[in-house]
Amino acid sequence: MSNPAPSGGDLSRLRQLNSLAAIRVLRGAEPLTLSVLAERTGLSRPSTKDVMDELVGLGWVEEVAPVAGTMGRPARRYRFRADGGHVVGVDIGAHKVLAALADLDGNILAETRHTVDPDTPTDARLDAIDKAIAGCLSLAGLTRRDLWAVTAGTTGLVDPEGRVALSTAIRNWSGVDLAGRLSEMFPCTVLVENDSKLAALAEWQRGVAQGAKDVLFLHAGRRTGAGLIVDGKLHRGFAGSAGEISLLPLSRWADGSALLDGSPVVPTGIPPQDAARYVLSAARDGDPAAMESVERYVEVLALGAAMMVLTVDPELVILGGSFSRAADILLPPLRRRLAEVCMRPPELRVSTLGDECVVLGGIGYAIHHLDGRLFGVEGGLPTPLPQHADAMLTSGAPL
Amino acid sequence: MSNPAPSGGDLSRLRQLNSLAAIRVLRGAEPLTLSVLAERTGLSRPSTKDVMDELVGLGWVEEVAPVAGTMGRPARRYRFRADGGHVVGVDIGAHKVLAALADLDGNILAETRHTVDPDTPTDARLDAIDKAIAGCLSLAGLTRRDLWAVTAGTTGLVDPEGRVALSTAIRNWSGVDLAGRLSEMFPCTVLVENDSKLAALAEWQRGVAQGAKDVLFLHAGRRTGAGLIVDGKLHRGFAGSAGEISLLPLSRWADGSALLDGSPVVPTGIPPQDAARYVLSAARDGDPAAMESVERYVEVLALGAAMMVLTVDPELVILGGSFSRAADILLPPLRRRLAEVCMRPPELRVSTLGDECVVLGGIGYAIHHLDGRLFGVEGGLPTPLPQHADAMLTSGAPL
DNA sequence: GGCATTTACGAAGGAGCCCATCATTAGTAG
DNA sequence: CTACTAATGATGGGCTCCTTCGTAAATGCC
Repeated sequence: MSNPAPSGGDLSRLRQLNSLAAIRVLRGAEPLTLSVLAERTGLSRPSTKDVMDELVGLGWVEEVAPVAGTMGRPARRYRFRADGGHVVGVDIGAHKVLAALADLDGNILAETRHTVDPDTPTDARLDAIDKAIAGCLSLAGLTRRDLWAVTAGTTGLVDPEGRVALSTAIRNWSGVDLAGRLSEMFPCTVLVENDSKLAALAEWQRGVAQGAKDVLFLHAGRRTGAGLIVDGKLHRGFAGSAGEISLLPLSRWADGSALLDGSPVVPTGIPPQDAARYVLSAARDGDPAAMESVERYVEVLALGAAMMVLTVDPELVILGGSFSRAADILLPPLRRRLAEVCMRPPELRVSTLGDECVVLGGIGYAIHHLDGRLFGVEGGLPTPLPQHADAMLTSGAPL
Repeated sequence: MSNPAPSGGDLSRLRQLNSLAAIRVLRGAEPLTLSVLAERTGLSRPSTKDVMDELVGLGWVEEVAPVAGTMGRPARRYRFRADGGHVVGVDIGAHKVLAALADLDGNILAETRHTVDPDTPTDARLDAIDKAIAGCLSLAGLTRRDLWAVTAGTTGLVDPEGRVALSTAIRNWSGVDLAGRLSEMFPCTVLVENDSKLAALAEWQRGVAQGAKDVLFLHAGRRTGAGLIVDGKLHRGFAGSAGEISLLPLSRWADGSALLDGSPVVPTGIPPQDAARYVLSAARDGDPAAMESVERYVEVLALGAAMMVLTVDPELVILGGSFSRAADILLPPLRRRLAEVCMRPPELRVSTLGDECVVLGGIGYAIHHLDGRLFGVEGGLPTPLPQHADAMLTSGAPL
């Protein structure tokens, strides 16, 4: 069925495999001793030492001072050099541009936010992106030559080439070759993805969906969207439009949030971005008309969710987006409606990552992409490792 | 994101990898010479020879007579011993039980069909399954000890433990522990899966969906169902109910076919199993009322398909099931309706495997499952190979 | 039939990677 | 200062792979 294709090969391939296994053990963990490392990789101690020597030489790993106070001879300790490279995640929304810079372990080092509005012209928006990332870099004392990858998450449909195929939330955004424009700005790998998909990824990598095989992420906010993790992988779909239920008029997802912020309960004078919050709050306080609006909104949300849940049968559904702060009143009816149509309804959880979700997902996506080149078994033998390592050691600028 | 986990290890692991690579090259192909084998596996000739010696010793591969008439010294030729083991696929429908026996390459060696009806009691139905498989075995001159795996495909929802969670088409079928009952009958691996899922798998493995990454298979027949291939793998879902759109009343899939065989066009006296065919045929001849019925049916089919297509965004949709014989009149309106809601509509193709679809999928599923144990990188080092090989060599009966 | 050509086989030598073992070293505890 | 502990570093051996070379078994031409 799938093609695992370890494909065998050379002796050096074995070493490569073992090096990668070591990196994988080391990454994201505190510094480890050779003994522990040997145990976790399954290698013998001498071999582990060989591997570490090599990785230290390549710059992937560094030795740290041994810890004192233990019995016996102090053990060497090694750590993954997460600071060997950096990635950026950008969330391009209708009203804001949020950028975050992280090291190769995904630790956030800097974050900046710029305000825009839906009518901001494309060039100005791209400029805001540039400024946001530049801000992160200067906060962290880095230059754009230190970047290994940039992931942009944006509202709207993103095609496989990284162009915005369709965006209703941002004016004139449809058709922008975002990957192309960003590539001109940054001399590194540029990835573009739909924001809900990145949010799903973030929840899966470091949020409430960790460890789940299949996950549906619902973005409930001024837009309604979804992202899917299938079999432990972000599912994009052939045209990158997986989860774009809103294209089906029957789903009423396209203007689903209007049921909230267009509710008759909203008094005049409330700014549109606060309307939904007002209704949700009123519903919580027992206002019957507000409850009615919420009910209708959840019905729409649940219908689309049900379509996707029945299609994919995930074990977990995550409610995210700005409305998820009102999960206490959204979750019960949503759960009820899903239970009506599912043989075994998926567990329902609320996103905890807040509005950093998308940038976190972008960072994770970028790192995963780099990993793919590292851990990739694709070519069989050719070692992707020296590419990075070379760049890291010689110029300091990768790729 | 995913966890490829080759996890490195021993030298023997490398040999194992290379052995598996060799098997993979050999399997399903005509006998190959060492030179070709060496080229395709990427190994040197001497190493390839070593690997082949080992595999011949284990019984996975055998040498065949060299081919004459070529220049130079005749080269040894090796072939995968597909006859080293056998698997069975069974299609358990409401009206029939169809079984097929195949070798490890998936070549069909025998096939038998038994007629049942929806009211056949469970024990009698299981007996029909037993007889169908026994028939295949005796046709091929084998015993059930020669079977390595049996896959049963059945209408209805199949839970992860191989029980029938829900079946509307077969009386008293819900709740039957099919995997358990079959395990009592056959001393080998028993797998149970929904029939539409297996059909999807078959189309992907050897039908019109080969090579596609994501595929939606539509079963259009007396029941309406679906199967999904996601990222080159059969997607089951957490409870095994992926694609069970019919649980959503709005989809109207549960009684979708009634729009055809319950059409007012059908004259009295036509047996129910021929009614749909009559309507489709009448529609082809231009009968306006029949065309109207077909139109309504396609509308329902398309709605469910659209839900799943928008969720998964597959590159390919396959129309299968008995109604697919009338693809000429079903496909155009289906295509039109999908095009209305998709940014980039998936390609639409008609199944070519006919009613053997499910057994073929079952056979493929069984072989894949065995492969998983063979090629599986799961444990890291422990070699699954000797298990089979031992059994093969000593008793002739595996597992 | 004999000889050149072609193609594959098999053996030998060498390199890389991993492992087990053991003496040695650098700490802590008393 | 000595005993104990735990990790280090070096040695030797085994396995798998590779390259190279002489040999073997066919065909095709004379």
